[in-house]
Amino acid sequence: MTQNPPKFRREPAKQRKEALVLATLSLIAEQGVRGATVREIAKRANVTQGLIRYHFSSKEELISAAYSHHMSSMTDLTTAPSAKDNASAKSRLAIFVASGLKPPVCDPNSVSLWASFLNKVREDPQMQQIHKQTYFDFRDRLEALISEALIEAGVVVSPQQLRHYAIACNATIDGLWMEGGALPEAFEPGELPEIGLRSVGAIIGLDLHEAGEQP
Amino acid sequence: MTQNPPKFRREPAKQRKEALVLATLSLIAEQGVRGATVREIAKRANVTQGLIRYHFSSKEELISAAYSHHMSSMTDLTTAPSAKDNASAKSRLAIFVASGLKPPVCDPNSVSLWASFLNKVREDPQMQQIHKQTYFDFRDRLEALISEALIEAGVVVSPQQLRHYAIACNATIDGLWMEGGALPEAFEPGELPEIGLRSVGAIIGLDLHEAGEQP
DNA sequence: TCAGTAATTATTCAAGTGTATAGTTAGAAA
DNA sequence: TTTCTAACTATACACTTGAATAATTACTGA
Repeated sequence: MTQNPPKFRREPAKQRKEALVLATLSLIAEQGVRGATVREIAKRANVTQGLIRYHFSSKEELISAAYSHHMSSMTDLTTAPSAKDNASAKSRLAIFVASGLKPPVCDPNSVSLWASFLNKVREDPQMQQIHKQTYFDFRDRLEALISEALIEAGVVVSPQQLRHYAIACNATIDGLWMEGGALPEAFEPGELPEIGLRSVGAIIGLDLHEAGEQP
Repeated sequence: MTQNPPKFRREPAKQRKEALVLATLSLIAEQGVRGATVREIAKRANVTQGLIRYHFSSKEELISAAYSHHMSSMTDLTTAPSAKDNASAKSRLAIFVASGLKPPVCDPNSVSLWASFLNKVREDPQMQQIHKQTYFDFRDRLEALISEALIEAGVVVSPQQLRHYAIACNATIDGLWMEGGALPEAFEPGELPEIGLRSVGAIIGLDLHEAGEQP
């Protein structure tokens, strides 16, 4: 008696959901939101279309999950390299800034993904929530690094001032990141991290340029 | 013999095209790209759907025209207030920066419109062309103002340095603009122009703060 | 080994989309 | 007035989309 091979494989919900999220992300990155249809996502995940509705109550929910995943991943990729405890605060800040302005964080695919999602933020409250949360999460980490670097340098600033620094530096990084991703050929390699270090340094009054050139 | 009233009015192509573009923009601003269907646009412009295809060879072409219109409009709104010839270069730069960071330029609708379009930039070469053109147009104007302000202050910088300044200041303005539009409740009124002036000033080494408080 | 159930497939539906095309009409020109 | 054409309407087509539903199947655990 030959038992015919299984027609599909059952996966735990958590794993399958993540697989679907990853398929969604790669699809959006390649073809934009427009290309990320339920059918196409299912095909890429080697699954039939009905399964998506089984795991996510609607397509919007899947998109939200993908958005959340992508933003966390970018924040992590920017934060991780600066988490070496032995380095000075200034050097950690410099690494943070530079990491956000070179691949894989600063990259056409990433920016394109982000732009695709930004669209839906206005329509969908859940997306708005994720947007707000990831924005403040990123900015708070940056503010903490700035604060440590200033203390280390013996500079005293008011909380208000610190907040303004964080907003400004965040904007500068975001702006450079976005432009680097949306118009890659307009900048030479290494140019954006360099500009980022100089600008953030100028804004908060510290020279980050020396500290930022890490392998 | 009563002659029944005309069923529609003929407009010159140019006017009708602009009306369609404006209908498209208001629709996208309200409901996002997804809501801007051919039928809905036609309805808003008090026209039947077929007319769109008559004036624009495809929907994409209409979208491109709307994108171009919106970006030019934003650049103009940022540039115009700084064009008073009698003011000093520094003051004109300050006004430029501040104008871009308050309404109507810095505004949820504007940002949302921009984000909607950014999506299509990657897919459509024509959109990419418009993106590139409007980006450089804005940045070049900013670079010119920076250059004049530095010369006025007796500061000499290399072309390379000037280019870096323009990229950095542009990124800072864009970043603040975007965040102010995407998360309006996160900033107090007047906070963004103030942060913008301080940051741009810090980056290029001039004190713009004094010069930027215009009515 | 044999339910039981959660994961998965298979199929259908109703609504909406951009596009095409043929016919109609306003309004200038002769 | 009549003619002519660019602007406009009306209608239908071909296709895609997200969602719903019912039927199957892989795996767990008793």
